[in-house]
Amino acid sequence: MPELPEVETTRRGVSPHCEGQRVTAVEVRDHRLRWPVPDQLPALLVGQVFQSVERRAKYLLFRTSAGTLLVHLGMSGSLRLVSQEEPPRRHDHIDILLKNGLCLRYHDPRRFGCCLWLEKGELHPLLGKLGPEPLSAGFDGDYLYRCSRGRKGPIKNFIMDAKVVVGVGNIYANEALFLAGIRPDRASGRISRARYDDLASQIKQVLTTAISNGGTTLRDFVGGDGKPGYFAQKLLVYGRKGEPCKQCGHTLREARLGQRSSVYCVTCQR
DNA sequence: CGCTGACCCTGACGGC
DNA sequence: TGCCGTCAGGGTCAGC
Repeated sequence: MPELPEVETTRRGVSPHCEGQRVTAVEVRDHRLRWPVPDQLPALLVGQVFQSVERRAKYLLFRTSAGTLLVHLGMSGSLRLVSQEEPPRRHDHIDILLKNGLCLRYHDPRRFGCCLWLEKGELHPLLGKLGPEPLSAGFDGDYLYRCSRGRKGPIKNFIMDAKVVVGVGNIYANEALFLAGIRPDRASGRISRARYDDLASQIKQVLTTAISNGGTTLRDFVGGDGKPGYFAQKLLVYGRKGEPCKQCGHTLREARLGQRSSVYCVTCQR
């Protein structure tokens, strides 16, 4: 489910209801996530006040004066606010009850996500080796160009590598490469500076658009179904294998790169 | 260090 | 209707 736009949408949705709120209770129904949910989590969290909800890459960071709750939604996770009376459904693994009567509920069928605690001042190894945020000023064509010199792997794997840049998932990697006219299997080390300028701005563009579309669901986030609005967005290549390219009409092809499906147009992407 | 492939887990979907 | 293989938007890790 979540690419960077949905994680950001989630952050914007839950943050106004969490900030300034004291945690009154924590219930962990299933601790078997990507890494086990710490047994001490309830004891550590109860009584703390969420000062802010931040995002780094696809991690959500709930700051308190004692430390930080670090949440990742994995592939199938979601976080939403429900009434404390609402009974949990299957795969609702964690409840964090707040003073305002709401419950922050973590749901994750595949359990690829995680929910961890960081002591104040502790830098988690997961956050240590991350590349720049794609929407930051430090991320641009020049950066990608310099990073890629000497590398032989496909450009698509390169831009999905969190050590290079965070938050570019499979959907938007496909879309950005189409918009920049670059074949996903081209060696990243052999792409020109000018094309990287275009690619960097297309990545920013596609993520920005998706975030603003995801924002349409914010209104009914509380008690809503949490379904991302950007699903409705017209994707140009992702999920369109065998269909005509919207730019030239050529049939879109699929290739597998790094275990993930890549859809592209042989005419528009070189 | 860079790159590849296996793996973590459940659910949805298409073919037979 | 039901069974089975395949695939899914995340990321880590071992091995070469």
